[in-house]
Amino acid sequence: MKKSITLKELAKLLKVSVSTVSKALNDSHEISESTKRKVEEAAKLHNYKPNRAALNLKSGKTNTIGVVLPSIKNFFLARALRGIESVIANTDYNIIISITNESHEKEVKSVEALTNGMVDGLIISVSEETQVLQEFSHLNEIPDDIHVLMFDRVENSVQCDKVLVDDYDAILKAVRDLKFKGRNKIVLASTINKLSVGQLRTRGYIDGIKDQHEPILIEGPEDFVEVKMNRLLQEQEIEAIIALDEEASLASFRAGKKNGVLENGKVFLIGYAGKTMSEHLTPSLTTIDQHGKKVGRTSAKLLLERLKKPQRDIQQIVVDSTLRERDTTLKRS
Amino acid sequence: MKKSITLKELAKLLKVSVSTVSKALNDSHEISESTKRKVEEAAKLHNYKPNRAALNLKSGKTNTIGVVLPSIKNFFLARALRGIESVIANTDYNIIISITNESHEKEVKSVEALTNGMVDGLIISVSEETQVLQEFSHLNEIPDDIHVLMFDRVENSVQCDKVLVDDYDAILKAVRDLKFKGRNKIVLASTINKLSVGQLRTRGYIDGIKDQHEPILIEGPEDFVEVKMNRLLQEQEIEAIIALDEEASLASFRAGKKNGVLENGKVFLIGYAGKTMSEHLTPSLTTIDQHGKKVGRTSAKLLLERLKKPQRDIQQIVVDSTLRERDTTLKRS
DNA sequence: CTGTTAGCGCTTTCAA
DNA sequence: TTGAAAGCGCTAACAG
Repeated sequence: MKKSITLKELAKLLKVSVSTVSKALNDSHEISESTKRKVEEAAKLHNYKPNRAALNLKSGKTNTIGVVLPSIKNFFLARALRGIESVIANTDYNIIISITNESHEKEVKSVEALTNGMVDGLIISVSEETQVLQEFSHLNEIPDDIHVLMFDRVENSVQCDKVLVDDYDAILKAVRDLKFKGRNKIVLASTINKLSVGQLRTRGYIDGIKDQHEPILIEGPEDFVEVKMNRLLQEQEIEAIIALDEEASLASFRAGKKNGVLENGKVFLIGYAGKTMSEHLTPSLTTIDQHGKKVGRTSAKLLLERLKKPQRDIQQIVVDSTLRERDTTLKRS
Repeated sequence: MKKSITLKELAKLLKVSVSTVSKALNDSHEISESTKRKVEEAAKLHNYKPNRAALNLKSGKTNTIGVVLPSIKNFFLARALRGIESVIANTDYNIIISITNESHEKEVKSVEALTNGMVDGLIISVSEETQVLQEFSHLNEIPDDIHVLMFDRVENSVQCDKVLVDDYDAILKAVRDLKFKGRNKIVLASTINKLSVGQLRTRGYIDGIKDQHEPILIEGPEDFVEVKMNRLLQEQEIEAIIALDEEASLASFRAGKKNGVLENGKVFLIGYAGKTMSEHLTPSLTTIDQHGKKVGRTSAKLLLERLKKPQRDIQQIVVDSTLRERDTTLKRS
């Protein structure tokens, strides 16, 4: 690995002034072709790379967008990240990612680190802990000139652009779909009952089911959901399960298989999970596809637009999810 | 969101000099307690946050470690990332992540962006394209004072610390294990034949199998592996499959199920896949666990040590993988 | 066409 | 105990 070299050193080597070198490298019209060539050669030879910190300090811009995510195990967030990247890749912005692992403290640290001159804009989906604590001051303290966009797990009290998923409607539609298929006794499983999105989905279920029966909710950690679901399937004549996240989906799936009610279509199951996982389960899992990539792309585009036009009105975009029918909602003989 | 404020402005407000404010905020002994208090109050009130770019420029350090990964869909890399984070989280370093999506161009861009004054150190696993092109100049051009650590997909010609997985040995052991179980005719499936790690694993297979029969290799994209494997299972009496990556594992799994040879144990299958996926397949998949998290932790620790002692000799650490026996290597009636 | 200079926000001698 | 000034690497008026 070579040694890094500064403009000043380069200038000394070439026996010209720093500004000449700077201008030459920036292809300024006020520099002769011959010096430009000389400077460029020397720069290449010595592997000159402008110092980012200096550039940032000078310009007040960083040309970097920060992305703060609670997790990348979550397939939806992973896809959203790809969507964001695919858009940013076509710009001259860099992207830096920070994962909070659902920790509020890590989120605060990340946001502070990023917004103190590391990024021009921030795309964030908050951590579970942040939503539980309802503690958003770290977002409200972000300086004006750094633009923030929240997606998926958003918070109304924070004034910024937002990209959401139609959580309430998606589950409402799922319930209706099940009812249409003659499944009236439906149980809900969730490990994300502390998340805004989980609560919206649950509300969709409650509203959708209210004409049939009292809501049957199994909410808690994955193990808990599995145990409870197992018991429920033994004790009651459940006709369908809606699971609100991958963990609840898999827990429900295991419980269903254990009771042999999934293979024969006695109990239908609609869950949330990635494509690969859903298709490799036996029977394959019907899911609600939230179009993570589209959510990511939309978020990135929206932030980019705001970066261009800081004065624009705050926007909010909802991305619709769609039902992907697979074997767990298929009537068998 | 508030307005950001600089040291200078704060000084003006307090009618003291910039240096006094700076010292007070850094808790210097040469400032009186009373001014310290006043300054700190004002700083809090106006939500003062030191400008990172200025700090970096001044100190020549960034307190940030860059992590460049080819993908996060890959469960091993995702786990490695968590390992890295878990170590860095306990230091005062920040971490910024860049995903290259297996593209050489993106990798070059990322590395350049990061190493031009954004980070003090870099942890990288190179992209597939980079390994195919054998193009590593972007790594060799990184300035001396930025320390690099390669993990998993490493390149000998780059002088830096390295953390590897025992790819060759792991497969060699897997072959032996299968032979011990009486499975002699073994086929190898891989979608990563262009990666160094894939080639090492393949060599382990070839060396392990050489006393039994000519190697039977199915190498190519996921679809191709599935089709070929399907045909092979119909035409020959295969006793076991070793799949070198998640895609090949799933393709082999599908082909095996289609031929009904996995459920009855007629064909054994050892693959690479995450825990959740492996356990939810039916039958569940025996895998080689590469201990991604440990790889990540080891990498981060090693880099941190080098950051402390830049002069230390270059190190190379190998993390052993272990076989996780599940149903696809279980003898049935 | 080239050079001098000031300044981005901050820390840190050195002087007062 | 406080302040003035230099300088980190770079750009961009402004002079020459």
